[in-house]
Amino acid sequence: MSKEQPTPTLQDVATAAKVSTATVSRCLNFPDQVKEKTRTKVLKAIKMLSYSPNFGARAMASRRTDTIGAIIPTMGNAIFARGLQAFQDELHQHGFTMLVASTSYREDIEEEQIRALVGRGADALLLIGHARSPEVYRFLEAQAVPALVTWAFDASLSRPSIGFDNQKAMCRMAKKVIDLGHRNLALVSAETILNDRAKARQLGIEDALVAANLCAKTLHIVKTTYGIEEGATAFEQVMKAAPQTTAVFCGNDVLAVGALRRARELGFKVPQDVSIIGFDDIELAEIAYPALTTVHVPHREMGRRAGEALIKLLNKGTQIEAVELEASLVFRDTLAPARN
Amino acid sequence: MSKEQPTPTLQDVATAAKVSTATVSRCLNFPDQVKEKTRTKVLKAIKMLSYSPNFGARAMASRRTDTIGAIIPTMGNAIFARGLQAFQDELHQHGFTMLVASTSYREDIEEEQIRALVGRGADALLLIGHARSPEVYRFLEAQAVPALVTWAFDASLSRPSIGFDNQKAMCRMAKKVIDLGHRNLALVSAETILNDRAKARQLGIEDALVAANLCAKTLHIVKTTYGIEEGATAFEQVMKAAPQTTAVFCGNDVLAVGALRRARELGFKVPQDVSIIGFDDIELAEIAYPALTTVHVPHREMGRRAGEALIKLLNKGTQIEAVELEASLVFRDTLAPARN
DNA sequence: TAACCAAATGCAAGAGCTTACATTTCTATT
DNA sequence: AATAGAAATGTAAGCTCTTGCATTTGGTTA
Repeated sequence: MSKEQPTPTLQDVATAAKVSTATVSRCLNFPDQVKEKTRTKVLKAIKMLSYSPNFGARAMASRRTDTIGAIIPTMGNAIFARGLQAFQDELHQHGFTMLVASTSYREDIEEEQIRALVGRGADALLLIGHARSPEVYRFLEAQAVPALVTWAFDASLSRPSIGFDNQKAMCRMAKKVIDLGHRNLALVSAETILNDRAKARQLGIEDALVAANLCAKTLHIVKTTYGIEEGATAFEQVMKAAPQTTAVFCGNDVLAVGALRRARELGFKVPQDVSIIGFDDIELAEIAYPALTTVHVPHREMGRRAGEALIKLLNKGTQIEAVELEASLVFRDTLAPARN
Repeated sequence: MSKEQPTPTLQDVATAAKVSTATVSRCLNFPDQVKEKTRTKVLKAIKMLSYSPNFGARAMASRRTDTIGAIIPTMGNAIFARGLQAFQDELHQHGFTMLVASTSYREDIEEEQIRALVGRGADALLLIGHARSPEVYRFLEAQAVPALVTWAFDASLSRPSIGFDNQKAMCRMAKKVIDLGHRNLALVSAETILNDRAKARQLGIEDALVAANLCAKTLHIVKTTYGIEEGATAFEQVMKAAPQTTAVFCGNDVLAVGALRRARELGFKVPQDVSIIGFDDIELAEIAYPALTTVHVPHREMGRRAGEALIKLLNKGTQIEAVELEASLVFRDTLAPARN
């Protein structure tokens, strides 16, 4: 900010309107505590000066910001977009502001962003998944900033979360796939170290395998980073290393769409030669050709509920209660009975 | 923020480390002005208390935030995602933080968000398109917050922008389409009142029509909001109202993908019966089937350059110079010569 | 050892706002 | 017309940092 022409302050407005700063402040925050005539006067001064309150000063003085931070792994694709939009809508409706930051799936950046948002006065935080160092949770506690985990649900944790059980959902899907006669399964997954959702999805498939009296170790796993191209490459690797594979699970729809494309390029008929299964049910899934069979995540519901819970907590101190939502299976055109 | 357990402040750290607040502050901001021994002591106290600086206070005292705000119409789809990611990367590399807000394409919300970000101390703003009330620009001026417009380029405006010429790009595409024998053109567009990009794209087609000695009025226009479903519905409307149409332009890829789907559902063969043309070249375009012919927007380049320019302005006062980037045409599978 | 200078640290004045409490101005009642 | 009590407004302290200037520390040089 250049200093040549200092930005107007509350004081300037007060002077211009010939009232005290307190009155101006009240005009802004509790309009009905101020007489109509005074208010008009003040509002005019505000407009005239193009005054805008300094958020930092306000936050400092009032000790609250009505701001909630959301930290997501990426904005680069649509995976979190819909849920976030719902979250934002809910907040906006109640006069809260959302601040978003993304981490590129990196732990160090996530920590940095958490600090940044807390420092910026976020009254609460929305986090994706449970997996992060205890130190982070300790920090949040020391700062007295409540955090809500979404996109995952784990009843065994004391920390409340609003989401769905990734493992259970994927397990259900895998059972269907096995029922269709598939025995040689593969999984294209994100790195599972810091991504508990990815990990849970993998475990889900293994559960289904075990439940069907098959060996969990038969699941051929290829790890990669997120991206359409990455999905394509991973698919190729899978089919090279394990040509007998008849069903390829993907950790998310983005990977799945990439796999789908490469399958076509390599001359595989989907789903006749090989089935491909996604996860998330984002727009891409429907648009892909053939349309992707995937696990539908209740993005909107999740975002909305998370917003609701956080607002209640902030406004009335109501403790957040964990909510498990249902992820449903969406059968479209990329899953068919195993060949031969 | 609950008050039971006050969050640690600079003062607390100073006391714990037995130094003055000034020293702690310098430890954080100018580490090499402080003796190593002292620094270690202070850092230990910081860690012990889980201290995190209060951003608002810092901003107030130092009069800069190293924060740049970006205001985009929507996060709900991928149109702005890639450009924004590039912008963010550039900022991050230089120690700046990006704050995002979305407006749902609504003028009132945009104004609100601009105020919110300015109030939050954004040192500068990234805006999409030129079209907004003069009052907003006046406000920005009064607050001494520089703003950079992207996603559009208009040499006739004094305000610098880094983007491409929507009109010219669309015109080039339309010329190609006309060259292929299409005479009955339609456009599915967003509302053009507050969306100068949409408006420019429409004008581009009309320019091409005129250049080919056709009447600009023959362009059949349907306006709708953004969304896949909306695109589908609009396509249906077009074909009902103007069945002789052989090429449907869409204001963006999201609409185009919707149109594409509905075309298939209605039994139109694309591109044999009708050609469909998008704009943006987001992931969707490539994934769609048939793959979408569209205008490629240099998202990444645009985001990166915008970041670069703003940082230079903030750090060295270098005035932003307008940059016109090239949008290129991407011919994939939804455009063919006109039928008959 | 005295004297000097740079480096390290401390002191204290703001930065722009909210809010508890004090004061003034109305309104209604007698 | 006097006055209680409510409503409106004002006063000033305090929120957490940064930073110009003052002071202290410690190493070098004569």
